[in-house]
This record gives sequence, structure tokens and C-alpha cells, in this order.
Amino acid sequence: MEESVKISSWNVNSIKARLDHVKRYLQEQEPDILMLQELKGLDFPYMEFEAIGYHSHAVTQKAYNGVAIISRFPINIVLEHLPGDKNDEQARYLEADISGLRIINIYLPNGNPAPGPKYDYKLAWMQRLYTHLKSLRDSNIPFLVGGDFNVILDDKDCYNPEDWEKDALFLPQTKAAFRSLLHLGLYDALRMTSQAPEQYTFWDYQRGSWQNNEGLRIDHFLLSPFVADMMQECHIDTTPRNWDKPSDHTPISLKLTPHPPFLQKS
DNA sequence: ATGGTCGTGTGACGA
Repeated sequence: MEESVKISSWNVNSIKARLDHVKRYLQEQEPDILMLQELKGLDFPYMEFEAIGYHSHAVTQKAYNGVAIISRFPINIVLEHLPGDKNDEQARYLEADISGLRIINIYLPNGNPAPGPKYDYKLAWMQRLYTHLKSLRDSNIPFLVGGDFNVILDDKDCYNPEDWEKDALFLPQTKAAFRSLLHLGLYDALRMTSQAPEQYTFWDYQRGSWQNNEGLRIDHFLLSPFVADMMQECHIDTTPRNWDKPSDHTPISLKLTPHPPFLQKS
């Protein structure tokens, strides 16, 4: 029996509205580390997760954004904001050392409508992310970035590419900025195991998108080379999108083989 | 072409 550490990421579209979903997911799927996005409120229910054996840490703001890490291992916080803009108050970034591995949880700006100030903010945020990840790479720190990237990489990652041509998630500049992250030597975890189309992580609440499987692949894991070599598998779990009152996103998960001194379960 | 759905916090706004 091979030991492994399971890491999942899920945009829950409000932790208050989805607390029971998150607890059910922890019970049924037993991730060791769960990264959450779009908490949508100041409060975070730390005690709820402590009661079932998880550490947790959240970066929140009123009404919008918000990210958290829930973990079986202790969480050592490294950063609560993406470097590069001291005036950026938005709760979109959390970086931590967990059992020796650098874990980065992001909620990358949506950027619509494009062009406009929201799209400028998205592109600037991606440039800041590039600069920061490059510094980690150049310091030889193994890391994993997970979360809602709000980037559709390829035609096969959306149901009707022509409809998305002018969208901030699919514009050439957006894809180029994402690919520049890959050019740092990072791996798109899902694409290490499958090239299949329609591996969606998001379905809009409107127009019966879920029923018609009109989704998007916008939640991703990027792995530095050392972590990529630890990866056993990566998949998208669509079952929570079918639960009552679901989030519009569903979790993506991967399994890593612990590699001393990283991710030892003791 | 338009409207269609959620969540926050209670009026728009973001997605």
C-alpha cells in the first residue's frame, strides 16, 4: 500500500452558505489539505474544522473574495497577500509551509469586463504572481499553487470557444500570462495525466449549464518540478456540483507521494 | 436580442 497525501482545491461561493458541503466533502473524500476560495465574508468557522481534526487559516474581507487553507498538518503562514502592490487590499492570496512544502492558494481576479480597470488589475495581478513564483523558483523552494485562476487555457477547456473570445478569462493576453507561468518550468497538474476535453470545474448557475455540461476548466494546480515528480494522480470530482444548493465550482484534487523531508505524516 | 441564477447584506454589485 503506497502512502499518499491528498490535496484539494474548491471555490465554494460563500463559506457560510456552503459549510455543510465542505464538512461533507472532508468526511467523504478525506483530503489532507483543502484550499478554499470565494469565502465571501469576514467570518470564518475555524471551530467547525478544529472539531473534526483540521487546522485552518483564512484571509477574508467583507462580502467579497476570501481564501482559506484547511489541513490535517499544522499550517505555518508565510504570506497573506501577493507581493508587489502595497495598496492591494483584496483577500485573494495565502501562502503557507505545510509539512515542509510551500502551498499557495489563489483566487485570481475575474477581470471582466475587458477591456477596463478590472482587466488591468487582473493582468497586473498575474504579473505580480509571475514575479513572485520566479523568486521561489530561483530560491529552489518546491511549491504548489492551487485555486481559482479564472483562466481558460485552451479551446477544449470551454464548451463553446467562440462565445468566450472577448471574455477576460479567455483573451490572448490572459492565456499568454498563464503560459508565462508554465514557462517558469511549472506543470499543469491535470494535463500531466489527461488531455481529454470537457474536464470542467465550473458551471454557471444560469441557462442550465450543469444539466447541459456547458462548463469551464478554470480551477488549476501548478506544480514546481520537484512537486510534479511527487504527483501520483489528479482529477476533478464532479459529485459536489450535484448536491443540493451547490457551489458553481467543483473540487479538483491531486495525490502526492511523500518525499522526505516533505509531507511526512509521522 | 433578452433574460436567465446565485450570495452578500439590504441596495447594487460581482461572478
